[in-house]
Amino acid sequence: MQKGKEEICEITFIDRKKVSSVKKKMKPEATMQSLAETFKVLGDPTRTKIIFALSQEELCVCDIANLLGATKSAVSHQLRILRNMRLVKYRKEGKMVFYSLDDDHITNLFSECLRHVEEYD
Amino acid sequence: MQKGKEEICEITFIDRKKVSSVKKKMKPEATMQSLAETFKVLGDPTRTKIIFALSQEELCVCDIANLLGATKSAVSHQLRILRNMRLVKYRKEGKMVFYSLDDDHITNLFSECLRHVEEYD
DNA sequence: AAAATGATTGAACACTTATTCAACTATAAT
DNA sequence: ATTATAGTTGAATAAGTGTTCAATCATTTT
Repeated sequence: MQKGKEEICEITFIDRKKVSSVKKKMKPEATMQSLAETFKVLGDPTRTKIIFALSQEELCVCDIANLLGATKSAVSHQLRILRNMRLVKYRKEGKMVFYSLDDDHITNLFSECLRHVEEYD
Repeated sequence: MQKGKEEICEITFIDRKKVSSVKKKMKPEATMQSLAETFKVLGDPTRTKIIFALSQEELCVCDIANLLGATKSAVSHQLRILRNMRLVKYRKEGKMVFYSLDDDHITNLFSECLRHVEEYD
């Protein structure tokens, strides 16, 4: 077992040049976390559907719940997450609350991924 | 409480025109699931970093583990998930296994999201 | 053949998370 | 004011997930 290692793991063979080259290109930890978090928020079927629906029309919670076949509560919980991530915004009109997308980037991201998914099988 | 409802939830007020209009535009359930699943796979920091690293260079498991400061085991587990989703491919060379990206779409998706993340705060 | 090593795997564990249920708020209608 | 309803919220529960640890496989080296 050769000497000279770092980090947590018991690594014994590394292409140091390659690794340090890639290491330089790596984004900061915080950026990576944000990146992962953004994908994660989009990575739940209920939220995926909500965002797709809102990309078509401004909708109230009831409409969304009806559209997805989910309870208002479940939808509301998910909307809160999307709100916290600033992916959706809302507008109150009497008793009702209308939601719409707050971020054009997401629409692009979405259609890009949709293209990917629809292409393969 | 007015009559005429469908689905699971106790919905009493819906803009039926809007809802059915959006319903028509909705993608099939399977498509939505794939979409969500794809985002989900990208939505873990370890996998995010692996994919970013592989977008720069072909790397073996040890190199990736060293780069991320994770154990080989943890990396291997995540690589299996990425393999199953056909996001990475591998090449054996002796004892070592070299991984690389298997999908150009993901790179686009990735840089699109990165642009989004780096733009806001 | 035996030892060493890169990599994979399964089980266990701690942690996260999505939905449900019930209670609650706020607005509108009677 | 009372009732009804759109929506939110917190707690509880069940399901899912990432890492670690130990064992194992596969290939190379001695």
